[in-house]
Amino acid sequence: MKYRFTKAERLTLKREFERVFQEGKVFKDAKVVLYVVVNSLPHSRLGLVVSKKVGNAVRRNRAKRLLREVYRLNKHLLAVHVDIIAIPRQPFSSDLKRSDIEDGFKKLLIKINEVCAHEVYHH
RNA sequence: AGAGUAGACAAGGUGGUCGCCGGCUCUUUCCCUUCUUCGCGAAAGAGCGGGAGGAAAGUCCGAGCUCCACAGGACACAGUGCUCCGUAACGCGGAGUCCCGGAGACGGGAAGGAAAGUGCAACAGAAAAUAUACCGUCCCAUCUUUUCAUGGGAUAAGGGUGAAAUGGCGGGGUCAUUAUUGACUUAAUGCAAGAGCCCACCGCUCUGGUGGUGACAUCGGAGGCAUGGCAAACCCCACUGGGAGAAAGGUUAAAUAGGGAGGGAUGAAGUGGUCCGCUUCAGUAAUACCUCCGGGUGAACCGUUUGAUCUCGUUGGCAACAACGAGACUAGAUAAAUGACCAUCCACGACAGGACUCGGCUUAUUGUCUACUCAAAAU
RNA sequence: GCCCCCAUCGUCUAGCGGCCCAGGAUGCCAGGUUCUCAGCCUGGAGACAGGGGUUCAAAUCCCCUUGGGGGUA
Repeated sequence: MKYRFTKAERLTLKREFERVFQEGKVFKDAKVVLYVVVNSLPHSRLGLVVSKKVGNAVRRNRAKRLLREVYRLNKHLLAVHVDIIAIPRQPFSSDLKRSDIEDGFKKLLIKINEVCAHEVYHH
């Protein structure tokens, strides 16, 4: 089932987060910032960082759930296996719906394909 | 109807598709084992049933639990402060007392002590706690007389302020002048309308009775006002409080190479206000030992969800609550789970997300219902 | 999660419960000086985070919120 999102597909350890921040490339649009680095696993992984400036606990949970859902439904677009950290930008209203961020997220994934495929070829 | 007061309850529902977390059962694969089974563990799949709150919040109190003595003594420090109950405990709750606010339903109160001591009170005012000085007024003396000045004495009706001026309020009554009388009597008139004097009442102090477990209430008697205010100023009295907090603490794994500083016959740590005491470790003179700094590892599991638990009933109690009986198991994550999309109904969905667990308080906030109150204004 | 601290003009700060409708510096505005600017001189505006309570009187004392900041294996 390609729409699943299990524990193995998440970034958990502190050192994994640090590796992505130090070595990753930055992709961003108006709603979200992505740090991306190629990994050597048979799948991609997602980590989430939500600042307290986004809002209270309910708003932060809402942001994480939306980003997780968008990733789950669109990760099949990725042609390479990468580690991604997604950070919602500050004006992240709790009234946002999935469709408001999904289009931009898809475009970012396609851009990742272009850049990272080039990188893999060079290696 | 409107305005208001108190209390209770609920916290979107239903269906579909995709997904998340953990529990139980089953299947497959791997690991373990000489092999099979059993057992332990890991991954994947299927089925069944479960999955945030009334405040989960603020972290303001009180406890459980864990480690350090089963938390001990003294001082210090901090907190609480009407009464009686309730409770594991509380600064919480219930029922009352008194005071304050409101028209009322009702609401609020850190509500002990100022006759142990210290301190404070700006401005104004003669004076702010000491009771008289000061100013004013009157009399006398000194100066040739008056004014002025100085000294002495008297003052029974003066001193505008201020948050507060020696308890409050009312009545009597005096004081001056004139007349009268044996007289300190009597009368009239006057205004600054009279006190620190007398009387009555209230308050206060002391005291006795009655009611109440008690705070207190109430009915008397005596005194003749002594004891002004502020203790959310220091303080006194009574009571309470040892410290640290789940990043507590425990087990396993990994890493234990070398560097710097200090220490003494008793030392160091626990102990984080100080001292004593207690416990643990090391221990008789040095390439050792102990402590600190710095460096390394910082992963997994337990703690972690059955508890002062919840629901119903009976009994006791005004109530908070307690006792007994029956039944139920009701989140357990660890970068952190409840979501997304579609349809539909309605009141069109506010505040808001567990992180060891409870009992409260406070704050944010939507709607419904019940009971009660109503002065003024409006219909 | 837990434990602490702070809040005064735009900014940095003073401030014994009463001399405080809060002082100073810097910045801002206006005027003067200068041919002009800078500098200098004079004047002005501008704040006790919010809400309750204690007190005759609160920036100050007490309580509750709000908003910042820091520490913690």
